[in-house]
Amino acid sequence: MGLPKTHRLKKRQDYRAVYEQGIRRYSPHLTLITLDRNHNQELNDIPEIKVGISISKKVSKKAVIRNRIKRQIRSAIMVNWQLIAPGAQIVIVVKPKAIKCKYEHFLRELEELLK
RNA sequence: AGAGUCAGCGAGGUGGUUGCAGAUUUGUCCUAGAGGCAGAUUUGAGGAAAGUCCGGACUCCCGAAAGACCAGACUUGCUGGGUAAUUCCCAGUGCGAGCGAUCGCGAGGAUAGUGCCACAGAAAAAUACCGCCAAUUUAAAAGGAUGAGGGCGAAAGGAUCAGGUCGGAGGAUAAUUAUUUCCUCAAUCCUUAUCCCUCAUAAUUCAUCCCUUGAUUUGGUAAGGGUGCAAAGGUGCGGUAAGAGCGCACCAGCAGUAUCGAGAGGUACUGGCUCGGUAAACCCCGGUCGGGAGCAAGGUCGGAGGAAUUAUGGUUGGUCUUUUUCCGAUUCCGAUUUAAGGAGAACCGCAAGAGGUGUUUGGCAACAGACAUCCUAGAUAGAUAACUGCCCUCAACUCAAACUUGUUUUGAUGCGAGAACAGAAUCCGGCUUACGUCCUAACUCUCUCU
Repeated sequence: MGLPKTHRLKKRQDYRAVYEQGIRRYSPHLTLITLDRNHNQELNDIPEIKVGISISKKVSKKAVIRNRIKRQIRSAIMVNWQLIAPGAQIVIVVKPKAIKCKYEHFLRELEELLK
């Protein structure tokens, strides 16, 4: 299950904003950073949920493995989509230990983090 | 049949559902856009996409006006060919490895010159330390050589071997001595062409032949001397006082001539005999060369800020001159224009190319030409995945059988597995490295049969 482009965090500024102002929550293999934006009720302007995944070369030097972990996390997010607050901007940082994790691990940890 | 060598192809196939990205297209929405939403069709990783080690295309900047010479830089360096180009490829040469198919090689010059060669060794590019030989002087008398026999408590070589205590021999130290402390040596067997068998020893000899031996000085010699990467061609025979390419044969090397070849080189003959290594030391010869940065190149659009204009833009904008108004000046906001350009990684560059496939011509080949045909990823926090039907395969797993009881062979089936290395980032050509398995073609060696 993939994540459409409109729900992806793309720009460098957005990442910086989330890193500087977001709330951090930790699990053994992941770090979740959330930023709730104040949306204007009068204009009825609810921004999209945006999710970004950060995985460094420290996790693995091989691009195949990094891409696979990204896909698994994206899929896990789509499963837990209802738990995310509307308009939130989320960055998920993958820790180096996560190289041994399977899909079920990510699913469980994300469920815990998003509660 | 077995064991190998080498080249090439592929990286399970074909459908379905869901999802992601691109392209085309339809509908719809509005804020009318590089727009959102929904649908349809279609496309979507590799042989190495990797390492970024080379070579180019392409783009911009600097320089120059394209030629010659000098200087400089680089090192691509056996020959010939191929290519856009190369450190690549093909065909050969030489050397090395292999019975062979075949494989490997940074492969110009050390006889252009300069330098360096640690340690060891007598000596590191011509030196005479030892040795050998001749002669001179002097001293000594009985030795030397060969053969037979003997010795293995000495010496050399080899093999094997655990430690402690007492005692022994030699040495050192302190000390008047007694004695103290420390170190070394002595194990067994075998072999010997060396050594030893007159010196009183382990061995307690014999035969034949010769005339010498020590020292000093002078000269000859490059055969021998444990070293070293390397000792001034190698082996053998002759020769000599002793020696020496001094002479001869074969081999290695060098030079010349002839001949074959396009060339690297090959072959034959002749000659004087003959000169280590290092060029990834400087260097010589040959070859190549505008320099630099790299798609985050570069271009387009261009926000903010800047400049200029605005008699009639401002329901009376603010401030100043003026009692107030008008008028004027200045400033702010807005509008218009504009040079430059840095935000926005927006758009282009960016997917038709030194392209692929097939046939054919030339060429041993790399490759080149002609004709036909095909269009085949384009993301940018970066798309390829998940599940599943059928077919195919069976390395591992499971099950069964066989005897040669094994990491064996054969077979079967599947609620099993389909894997290894690994993910495009401007694009090509190479190289290198990683990689489970399968298939095809050619060739070599060994064995068996005809």
